[in-house]
Amino acid sequence: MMNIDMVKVFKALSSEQRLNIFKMLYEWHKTSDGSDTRFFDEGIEKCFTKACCCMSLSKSTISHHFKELENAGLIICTRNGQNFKCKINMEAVNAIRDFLK
Amino acid sequence: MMNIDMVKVFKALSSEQRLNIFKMLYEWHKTSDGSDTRFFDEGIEKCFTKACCCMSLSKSTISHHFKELENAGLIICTRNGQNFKCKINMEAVNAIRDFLK
DNA sequence: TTTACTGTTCGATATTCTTAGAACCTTATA
DNA sequence: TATAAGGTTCTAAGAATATCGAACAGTAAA
Repeated sequence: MMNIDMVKVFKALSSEQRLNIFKMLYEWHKTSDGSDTRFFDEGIEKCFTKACCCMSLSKSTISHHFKELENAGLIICTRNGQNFKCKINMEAVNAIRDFLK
Repeated sequence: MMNIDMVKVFKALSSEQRLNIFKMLYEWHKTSDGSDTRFFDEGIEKCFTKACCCMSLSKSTISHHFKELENAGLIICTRNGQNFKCKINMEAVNAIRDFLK
């Protein structure tokens, strides 16, 4: 259980590009029914590559944006060699929901 | 019914100071039971003055922050002479809730 | 009418953010 | 081993933000 800083969370979502990345991940997260092969305990596979494909930004910029989302606690990324996986951290999502209770 | 831009909304909440202002207003909003004399249809009275009192920022800066929150659609302000009132716009709050459905 | 109170607007400065490209590292493939 | 693929880190430039103080405008009070 990590401690969620709301300023960081909102800041992470306050850029159009990062919001797009988050939305993409969140949609995948929501449509997951547990049987989807894109999903694993550790997260969605190849999301960095996918983000690079559908956004016209350099990979260094996209890497930076993933880190910002990660740093805010909105996503959790795991890196294993060429294996970049990432998943939504529901703790942060719930922190926003609670904030607006 | 206004159209809510999520990037603007998150950007408005992404500054510590603005988030404090919003939290203050939102708490008042939540604790309102309809009989509280601080509340009116048009909003909470004297919130600019109150914000000035409890935040160590210049009034020009605070004015700017209110405008940002207003521009994002998070709050609705009415100005009548010396009467500055302001209230939470639940449309924007619900837009965030829907975003995280 | 003179003075105080409430806010807004303008101009300036310092800081933060977004972004790209180059160099780099690690792992996979030919 | 040489090359490609997937990401990261560093550096630098331009854009956007946050902030203040001063000047201002409208309203209320003395």
